[in-house]
Amino acid sequence: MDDQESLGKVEVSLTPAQRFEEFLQLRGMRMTEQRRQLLDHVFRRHEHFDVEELILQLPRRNQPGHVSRPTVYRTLNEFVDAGLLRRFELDGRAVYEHDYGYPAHDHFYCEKEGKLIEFQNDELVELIQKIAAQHDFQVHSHRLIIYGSSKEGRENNRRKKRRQDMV
Amino acid sequence: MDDQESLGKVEVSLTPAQRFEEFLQLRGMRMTEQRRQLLDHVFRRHEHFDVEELILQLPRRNQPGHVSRPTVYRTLNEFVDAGLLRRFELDGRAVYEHDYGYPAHDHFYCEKEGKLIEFQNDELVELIQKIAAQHDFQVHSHRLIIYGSSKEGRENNRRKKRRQDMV
DNA sequence: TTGAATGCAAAGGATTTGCAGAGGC
DNA sequence: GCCTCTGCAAATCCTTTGCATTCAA
Repeated sequence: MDDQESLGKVEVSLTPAQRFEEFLQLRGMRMTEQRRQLLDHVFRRHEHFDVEELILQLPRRNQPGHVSRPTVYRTLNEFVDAGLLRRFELDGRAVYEHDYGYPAHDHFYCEKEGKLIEFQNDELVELIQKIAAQHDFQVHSHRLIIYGSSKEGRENNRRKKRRQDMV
Repeated sequence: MDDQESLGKVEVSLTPAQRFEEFLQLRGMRMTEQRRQLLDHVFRRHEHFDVEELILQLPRRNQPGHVSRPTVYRTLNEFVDAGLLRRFELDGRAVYEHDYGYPAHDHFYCEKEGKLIEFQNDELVELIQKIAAQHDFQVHSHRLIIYGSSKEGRENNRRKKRRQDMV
């Protein structure tokens, strides 16, 4: 699978659903109602999410379109194997984001808002390659999270503090 | 606490044990045999470790110097709060490394060997600051892991492959 | 028809917690 | 002596798994 690091180039000819279909065929796996349902929900928006969030968005038990928790976990793993999603850990739980057809990026994590913010920087990718080369290390991928506070986080915080001061 | 990102400068006047002692005092907490024992084991060597590894190094149950699992977890959290350790997640479990008195660094993760390798690069820290500034983001810390394969990993792999080919 | 996928319940692994007794200061 | 800390067992959280049934091809 083509997961060598590159500079934000994105080549897409197939939709995620089509690409997953290929993946299934190749492995003798089947396209089911549940997998279709999850493809729909997961690739409708470009936001990262955790399993809990995803399950809350899906129809409840005994509702049409419901997918059981184990199947959600199983299918997300398949999406990762198929190169559709990337997975990382934040505060001990898995977070997923689009990989296929979505430009490579990194994240700020605003500790005041508990929020992930994406950014893209080619210089960074180049520097990482350079550092790796210096150490004879062959890069496959990387994960960078910059912790701190965004402008919004700092402003909300100030507002909250003022409010507290008034009490 | 002084956890603003800086360029590998390290100012240390106290040993980790002394600094932890201060931390305890400030909070009306006590220096116990178990905390002493863990300080000893954790700061004896500069290697990252996970809880399982640490516990294996400690005396077994009913041996002098033994520390129970919950206390290990509790104490590691305290070390993190005290700024002595930094914690991150790898494959769903917590990994700890020295923070206090130890130069800031990042990691390669060799996927062939399952091994973390440290590196230090000031250019990277500067670039992160620059990117953050561009986004009005105030940096508190960061975590970068570069996944791939080290020279050793690639060589061991080749050796293994050859061996397999012979079968 | 046939093997793969699902849902359920239950297991698993890592970490935390309630509580009674032990132990710093 | 007081209040924190410890160890035990049990709970929690997230995720995976075994198995009988359902279902895609």
